[in-house]
Amino acid sequence: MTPVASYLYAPDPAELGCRPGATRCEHCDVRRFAFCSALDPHELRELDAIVTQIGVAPHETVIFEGDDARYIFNITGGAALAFKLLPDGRRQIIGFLFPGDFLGLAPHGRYAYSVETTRPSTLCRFPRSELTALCVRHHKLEQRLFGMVMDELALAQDQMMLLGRKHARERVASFLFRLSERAIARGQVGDPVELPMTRADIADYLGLTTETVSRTLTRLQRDGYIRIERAERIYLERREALSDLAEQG
Amino acid sequence: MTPVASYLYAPDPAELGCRPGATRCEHCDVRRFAFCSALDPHELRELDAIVTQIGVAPHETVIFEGDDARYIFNITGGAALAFKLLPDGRRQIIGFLFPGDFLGLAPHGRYAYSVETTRPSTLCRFPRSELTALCVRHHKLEQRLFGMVMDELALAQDQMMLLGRKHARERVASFLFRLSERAIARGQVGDPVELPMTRADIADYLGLTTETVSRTLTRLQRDGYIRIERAERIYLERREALSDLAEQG
DNA sequence: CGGGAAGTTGAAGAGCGTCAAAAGTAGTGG
DNA sequence: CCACTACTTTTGACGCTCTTCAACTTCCCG
Repeated sequence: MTPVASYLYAPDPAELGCRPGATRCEHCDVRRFAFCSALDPHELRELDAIVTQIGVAPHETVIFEGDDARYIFNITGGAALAFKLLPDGRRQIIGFLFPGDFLGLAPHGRYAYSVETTRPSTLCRFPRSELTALCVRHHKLEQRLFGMVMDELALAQDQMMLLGRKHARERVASFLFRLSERAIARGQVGDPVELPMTRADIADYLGLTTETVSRTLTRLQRDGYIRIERAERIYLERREALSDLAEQG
Repeated sequence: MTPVASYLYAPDPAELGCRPGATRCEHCDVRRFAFCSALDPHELRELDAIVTQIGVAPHETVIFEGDDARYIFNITGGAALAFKLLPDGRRQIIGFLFPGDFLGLAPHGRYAYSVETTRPSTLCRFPRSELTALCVRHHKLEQRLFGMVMDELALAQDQMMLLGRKHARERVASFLFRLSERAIARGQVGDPVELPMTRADIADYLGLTTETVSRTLTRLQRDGYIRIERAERIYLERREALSDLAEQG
């Protein structure tokens, strides 16, 4: 299994919120959020030399669980999700990916999960072997990647707490709050939270069903925590209260 | 919060299954399973220079979530568990720790979880700053740690699937099977699986209650998958069938 | 042998899932 | 511009898995 046709898709730069001419790492909008920020401007040329920029249409699969992990990717625009499947089709979403996030780092040379876009997206693709070589030459780069993997591990552990011990209300509240925090960290607005994924995606991330996610959101709105403008745009009316709800009852 | 008295506990070497005189890394029983194996025998002396060996009584807390992460530990004997708490006391166990596993690697300088022993244990304690310095001198060591963190991340993602999408039977089957596989990887027997933790611990790991864990084990025994000799010793009568159950229905 | 913790089993109940249908939204083409 | 279609979201009724509460049993360790 290999993604093919999608790579030929040329996204409209405007819809990605990306500057068209930014093919050089030096001028990249999301560099400061990605591992690339570990390198000096002149070291960036070595990244430039091994990167391929790719446009991917929505709902296309970028990497397949179990495949040989030849590439590592950086998301520069759009949104994606990482997931694993059980043989009978049950799906668990491991995480949502936004500009600045990387994907494809795999133990033992095989992708541990699949990744598909939820929006038109742009990605930087690095051959794994060449990025590894770059890590050896530039220790800062490896340290940065190490740090990002540790952060991801900490997030995964928070998610275990959510999945194992939180109620539906707490899960949805946590989800909205974290999404807002991440948007702020990327320099975007945190109050109307944008949800670039379906209710089914949220459900498969939170260990619930679409119906429960929808009902819980409705209830949170009725109780004054949030206001749902459209399905994919939600205002956090009582940010602090929502955060409390997320961490307790 | 700092662990104190427990550090003074001197475990009987026999009960730990550890050779008494093995204070030198060179002669360590579990080195091949731990990150220490990344170093050559003569480089090991640098580890020797910064390590402190510690004995910990059962049910003592080794590190506290939120504390300043001054140390990194290696378990050399016994067993422990890592957990996080919600304000109201709900507990999620992040993982069980066995000889060869390390703990205390923390993003942003603070422990992301607490760790307590479930059996009399021995640990190697390394000052974080000195281990970091050693990583810079010996790149292999950092690579090994990086690899172990990536493995841990992959395990965490498997656990998300378990917590978010598997039924009680599948969770318990997965748990027993993985525990058996880990024992084999450590060079121990995989068939009578030893469970050095309580039913409550298992429940808090699998996102269930003690009652459900107990009932599910009883049912697995009734259906011929396992045989419970004592609460903490279980035979996997139909290993393959149990593995299938773990990954599907 | 005795007391306390851990484990097992039973009965009843709650939270979330399942099934079903209606309402909303987006994309397409006349 | 609007109708048509397909998908997503929302809402309702009902059922099931797992939890809760409680009693009993087993296992240790002094």
